[in-house]
Amino acid sequence: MSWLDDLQKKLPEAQMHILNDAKSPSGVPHVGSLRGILAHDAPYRFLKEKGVPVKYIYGSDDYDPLDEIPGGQSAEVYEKYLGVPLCNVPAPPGSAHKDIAMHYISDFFKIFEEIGVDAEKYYMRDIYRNGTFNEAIDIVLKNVEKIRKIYYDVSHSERSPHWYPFQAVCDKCGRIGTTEVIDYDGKEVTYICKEDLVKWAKGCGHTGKKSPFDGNGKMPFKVEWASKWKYLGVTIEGAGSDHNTKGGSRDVASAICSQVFGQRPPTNIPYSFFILGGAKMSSSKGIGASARAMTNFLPPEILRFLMLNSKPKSEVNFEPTEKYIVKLFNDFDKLHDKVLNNQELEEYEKLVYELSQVHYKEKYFTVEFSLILTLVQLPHIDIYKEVAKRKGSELTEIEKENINQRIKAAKFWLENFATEEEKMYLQAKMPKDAEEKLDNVQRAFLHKVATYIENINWTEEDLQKAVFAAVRTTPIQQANAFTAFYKVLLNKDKGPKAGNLLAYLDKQFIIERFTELKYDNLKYYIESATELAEIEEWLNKEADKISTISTHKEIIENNYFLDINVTLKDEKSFIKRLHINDVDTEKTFEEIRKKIFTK
RNA sequence: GCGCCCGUAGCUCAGUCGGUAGAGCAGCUCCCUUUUAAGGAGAUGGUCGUAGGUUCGAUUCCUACCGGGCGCACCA
Repeated sequence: MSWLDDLQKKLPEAQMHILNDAKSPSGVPHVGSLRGILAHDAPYRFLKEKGVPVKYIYGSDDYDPLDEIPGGQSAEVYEKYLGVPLCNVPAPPGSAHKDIAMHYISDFFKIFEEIGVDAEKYYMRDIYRNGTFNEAIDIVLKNVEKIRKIYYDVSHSERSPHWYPFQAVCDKCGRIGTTEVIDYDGKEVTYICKEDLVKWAKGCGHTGKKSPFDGNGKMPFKVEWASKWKYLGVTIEGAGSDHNTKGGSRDVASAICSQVFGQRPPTNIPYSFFILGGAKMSSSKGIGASARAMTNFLPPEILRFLMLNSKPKSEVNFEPTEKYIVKLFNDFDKLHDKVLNNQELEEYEKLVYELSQVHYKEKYFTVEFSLILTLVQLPHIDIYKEVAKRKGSELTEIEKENINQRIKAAKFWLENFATEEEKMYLQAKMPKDAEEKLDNVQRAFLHKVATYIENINWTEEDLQKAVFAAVRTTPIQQANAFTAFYKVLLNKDKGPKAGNLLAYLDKQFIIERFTELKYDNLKYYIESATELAEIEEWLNKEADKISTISTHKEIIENNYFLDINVTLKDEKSFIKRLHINDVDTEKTFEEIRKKIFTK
């Protein structure tokens, strides 16, 4: 059982269900609008899948007045348009569109295509102008007392005694936000374009009389909302928590819908906001929180997954941290991999996965986002080749496209959200952390790598081999060796494949960096020595594979060490080290040698 | 003031119509090694915010309270 099943149960009988959502195109749409789009798209797809006749319509509320200077636009240019219907406000210079409403909404509608939302678009300017709302306007004007009472009863908001639920477009100045209707004779309204009706716009003072129909004006938001439900036949419409509060606009519209139009209000889908790093993303705060920025960042199926993986009523608390983003991709990939491997999905997993899909119908291989994030930061790396290697075969076009999207996401994240610490930087100087934390064995290991790579071909493969050879011939734990390796180069404990990393760096630089940290030779020998028993155990285990064994005696400041050099049949060499404290050292050496060679 | 959401393992969270709790990451123990932003195996870890109530049985339903987040109360 999902929230969608619950929703379906609540639906009234209808020949065709119509889902509606709308946006006022008064600025760059903020990312939160995507939640609304998908909160409607989910039931749309769900019902369609179940064979229920259903349509999803999405409106541009472009007959709303401009009520603030759009973010990023010049106040000088737009101040005089405050109060004017958005569809009559000119677009910013350079725009491909005539009016500002189209300017903003057209890119927003493009996003619909990108994230696979199949909604039928409509524009309020058309709805008003073509007379769809004429009947509603007449009813509303005649029921002014009833509506006034609803406003008061539901939201405790008192309208002036002259108030009518309608705003005419002023014949003189073209504003709609500043006019107050004072009379309706059944055919025409009398209005005054007031200077002080609202704080954000100034009317021209004109008094006029005109028909309220065919685009001559609009109903206020809450009344208009109810009219949409009635005259566009809306049966399902959600709303964000800003409208959904008790006594809020949704309640007012519902009351008008049922009491004035005699129609059951649509089934609600209450949804919460999409929050960025703990703060509501607002359109006025600019591009950073825009829907466009988010779609430029996340691949469409990830974005859908992000919005649909939780119930609509719970907030999505998006954080652009590495941990959060990587987990987001991984959570999606987990479902994706289950499908790829023909594993059974839980019912809700299946639902979420299907709702997240955009257009891929066939199976495709994908790689962890964290790997892409690493590879993107290494120049000269053929990411497609690396992915193909992991897949084990050539990449399909879909897979290449998928990787492209992930590369784009990784780059976007690195540019916009990554902290300096999260970025992988080649350290210009020896990191302090390396100086403080690396022990003598680790330092000695780095020196050894330096000698090993001095005279080899500077290729990924040879470098990789050389690093591992150095690991084996230093009595060191492999994990410690690699920690040292990444620490001096990147100031991190882990990193990309050693050979890859070295291959694109300068040899001289590497050698200097690896030999920069000095170490105490005696301490190195002492710290890297192991117990005889341990060595014996190891030799026993590898006995079948051993090709040759030799030993080397080392005396440092009266400390005796025995290096046991073992070469396996596959030509890998290992060095194990023994620290000998016995009184009769020479004798002990001989005994141990005998012991070892007899194996 | 009113409304909604959340409070579950160290961290981030699942737990979708009641049957004494799960995942990922981190930590721990081992294994693997020219696959180190890797893989594999295992153990550990929670009086499910608090207090009541309904029930044979509550993380789940109800009530109150505490703590956190968001929204509304003018306009959309």
